[in-house]
Amino acid sequence: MNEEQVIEAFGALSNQTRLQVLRKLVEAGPAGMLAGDVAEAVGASPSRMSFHLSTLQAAGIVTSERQSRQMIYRVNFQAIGEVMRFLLQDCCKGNATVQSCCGP
Amino acid sequence: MNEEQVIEAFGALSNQTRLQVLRKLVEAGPAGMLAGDVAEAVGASPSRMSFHLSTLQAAGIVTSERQSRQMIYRVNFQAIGEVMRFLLQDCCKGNATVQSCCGP
DNA sequence: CTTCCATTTCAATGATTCTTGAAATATATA
DNA sequence: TATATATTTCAAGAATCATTGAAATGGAAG
Repeated sequence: MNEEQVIEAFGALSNQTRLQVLRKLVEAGPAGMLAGDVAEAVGASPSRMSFHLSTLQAAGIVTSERQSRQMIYRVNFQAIGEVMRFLLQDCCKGNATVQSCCGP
Repeated sequence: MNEEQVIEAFGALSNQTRLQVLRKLVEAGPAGMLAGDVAEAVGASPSRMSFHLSTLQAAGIVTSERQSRQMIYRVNFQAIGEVMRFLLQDCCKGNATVQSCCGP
């Protein structure tokens, strides 16, 4: 993951609605959630949810799959891990204080 | 660190100039850097640098201290760690794939 | 083929953010 | 006090992002 992608990911994460979406998708686990269900869970209109889900997907933070006429969205933990790795390693040179946040 | 602060931090990190600044301050270490030196290192005008440094400071990612008529900026690794902890624990419920990014 | 349903796209609007250069502030020195 | 230096603040404009509701798309079922 390069700097440009990481910047896009940070931008995607810097929004309350999208952070709510992320949490819902984390709760949902590997099964994912239908776009409409995410919208309902978060209290957003379909078009607004589509906008935010697209933003998250463009940043790689979620993936989508069509299931008949609905869309399943899932969190991409791998991508989130890569964003964190970039921040810790590339930006902070593996700083111990930063690293300890995920530590034992 | 609460959600609002984390969102502000993600916003602060989602900018190329500010990511450059962060890297320079990480390199500089505990001594920090003068605002003017950061501006020069990054190739930004004084007012533009002031804007970006203020944004980083408001988000808690850097600290500032006046030294006579200049300002010393330093990276706040603690805050960056808290942002990462929030993303890993609060958003991702400690997901192992995410956690492994900072792992051994 | 028509209709229905879920989602996305589009256009318009408002809100934020970024950049620029000039002016203001704070501090040091002559 | 006057002057120079470092930084911030301010105002204006450009660019990007967010919200809304209407229209379009993709797919399923009658």
